[in-house]
Amino acid sequence: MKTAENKSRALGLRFTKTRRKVLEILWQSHSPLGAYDILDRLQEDSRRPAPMVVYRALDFLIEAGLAHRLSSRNAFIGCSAPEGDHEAQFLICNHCGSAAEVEARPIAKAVEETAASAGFHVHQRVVEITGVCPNCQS
Amino acid sequence: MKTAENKSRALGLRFTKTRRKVLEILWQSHSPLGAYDILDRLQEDSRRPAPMVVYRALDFLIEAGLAHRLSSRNAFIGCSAPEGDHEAQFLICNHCGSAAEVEARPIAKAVEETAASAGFHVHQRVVEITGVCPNCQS
DNA sequence: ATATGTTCTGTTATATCATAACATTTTAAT
DNA sequence: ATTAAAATGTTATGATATAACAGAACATAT
Repeated sequence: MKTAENKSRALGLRFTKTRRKVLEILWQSHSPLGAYDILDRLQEDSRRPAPMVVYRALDFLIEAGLAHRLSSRNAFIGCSAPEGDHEAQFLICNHCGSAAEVEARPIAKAVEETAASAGFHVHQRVVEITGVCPNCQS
Repeated sequence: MKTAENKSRALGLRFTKTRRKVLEILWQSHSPLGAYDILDRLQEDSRRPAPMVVYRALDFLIEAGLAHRLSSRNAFIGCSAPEGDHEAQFLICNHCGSAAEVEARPIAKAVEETAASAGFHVHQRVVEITGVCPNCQS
């Protein structure tokens, strides 16, 4: 949370109540949450906000590097290593729904080199591997 | 198209009119298409089918390795190298919207190794790099 | 302390993407 | 011809996401 406040300030933005709450919800969840799941959990505190509220908070959190979007699931997850910059990949279990954030340098490196050799200027990287996690293989 | 027929037969499935037409539409497009874009183009031939029709055709084409889904865009693209199996990655231009399918062995290898060392059993790989393509950099 | 510009929130409405469920038809193989 | 599997047609609905605009909270400069 301290990190979150610092990162917000570094962007000249505010770490407001809704944003904090959404981040808490993400961090408390063991698996990625859809935007409407987050809405459901916000509801427990106050009256159910409009979807925009959540999407705006998520935009902010992603922008600040505090959360990630899992494109292949239309879901969101709190960043597990928010300090500093990093380029994350995800291992998403089809059985238990968990998503492990990894920072695999070899993948990042291969992506950079592939893009470079194609003359492609990279903005964002989406690397999502789905399958079965170790816990679910027995 | 010959490849498409062969792959269909290999799966014990049929390469029907709708499926063929959807694949033609994908192959004719220079950039990924949303499911409803495909519907619009089908409409030109006959009366606009229900969305299910397109989603079913897409499911089939993806299953057969004739098309790919771009998760980060909710869009679909014809496979540019449908012969044989392959593990594709995509370079998606934010400026012109084009999506280049590449087969980068180093990325594939790094992904396999990362998953293996995490004890993760891989089903699917989503690697989508967004940015600016060479043509759009001038 | 107040004026000002920016950030953030609240709210309504709507756009966009995707699937459930079930009846019917086509096809291939006997 | 019979049959089982594959494929289609159709209606309805679910799930995800954004547009647009009014107003409130906040920072900071005078």
